[in-house]
Amino acid sequence: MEVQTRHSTRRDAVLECLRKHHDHPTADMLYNEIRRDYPNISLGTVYRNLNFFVEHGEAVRIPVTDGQTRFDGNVKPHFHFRCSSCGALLDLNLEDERQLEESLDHPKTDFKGSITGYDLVFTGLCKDCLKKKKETA
Amino acid sequence: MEVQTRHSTRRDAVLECLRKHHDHPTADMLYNEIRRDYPNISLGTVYRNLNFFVEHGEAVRIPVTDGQTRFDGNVKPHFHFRCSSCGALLDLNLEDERQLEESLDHPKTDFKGSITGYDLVFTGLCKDCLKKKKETA
DNA sequence: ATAATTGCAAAGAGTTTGCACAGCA
DNA sequence: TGCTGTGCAAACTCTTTGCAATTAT
Repeated sequence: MEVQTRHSTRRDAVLECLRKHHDHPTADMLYNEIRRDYPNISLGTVYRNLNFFVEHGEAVRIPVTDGQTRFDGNVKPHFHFRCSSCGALLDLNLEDERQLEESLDHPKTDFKGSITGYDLVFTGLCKDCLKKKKETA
Repeated sequence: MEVQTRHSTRRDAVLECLRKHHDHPTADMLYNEIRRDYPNISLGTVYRNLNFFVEHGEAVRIPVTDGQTRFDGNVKPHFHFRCSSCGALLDLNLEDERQLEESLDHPKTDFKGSITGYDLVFTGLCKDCLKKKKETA
């Protein structure tokens, strides 16, 4: 009862575009960019394919409390930072990644369910917004 | 230029109801409960007051990738768990909280902006959903 | 009296979906 | 030919907002 998936230029374009960008684009950002190559692609198709990729483990949703859902084509574990001023969503390299990953992957707890993952986004001001803030202070 | 805030029974009701619950309710959950005491309160008022509390540091939004925004009246740092099956959002007690908090509060990085906080939600199956899964396996 | 707060309903933003058609296997 | 994927637009969900009425100070 497997559902067959079939080759499609639109789906390829969405995944390629998602992987090309490291700014964790929204569906709308991808739509506007892909439209340059496929002028009649629809926003619905972009959403459908993004959801397809998330279901098939080829992309992840990054949770944010406001605005549109951000997608990431890099499914390897890594950390994110979100600027609370401009909304930019960036990859964040930590020096003690191994240790933090260990703590997050295997949290010590008496919780009776099963913990299989986590969503983590650091917040603050990005370089540019921090600079602007200092200038106006 | 300070904006005065004025006492209001509706606002009190929203905050009281939010604090009473430890299940990180949505605006709608609160609305339906508060309506029992104030039948003509509107959903807009609930949203307005929740936003007011978030702005004034009396509540926080918990980021989730799907469904409605969850609110928490407990603004002291603590950890959350979300069941990917039933959507329940629970407080999570960890045994090594101090150490993890330290790593998260002061991440070692060469990032040029300023990191001031983080959003973290552990995911997996809650006790009940884990049980159900085992039974049907 | 003055301005903050509310109820109501409409508007807005983001995302999903039904349907007929296109296109891969 | 089958059935998957798409474009389009409408529907849907969640949240915000304009406005006139209400209410606290």
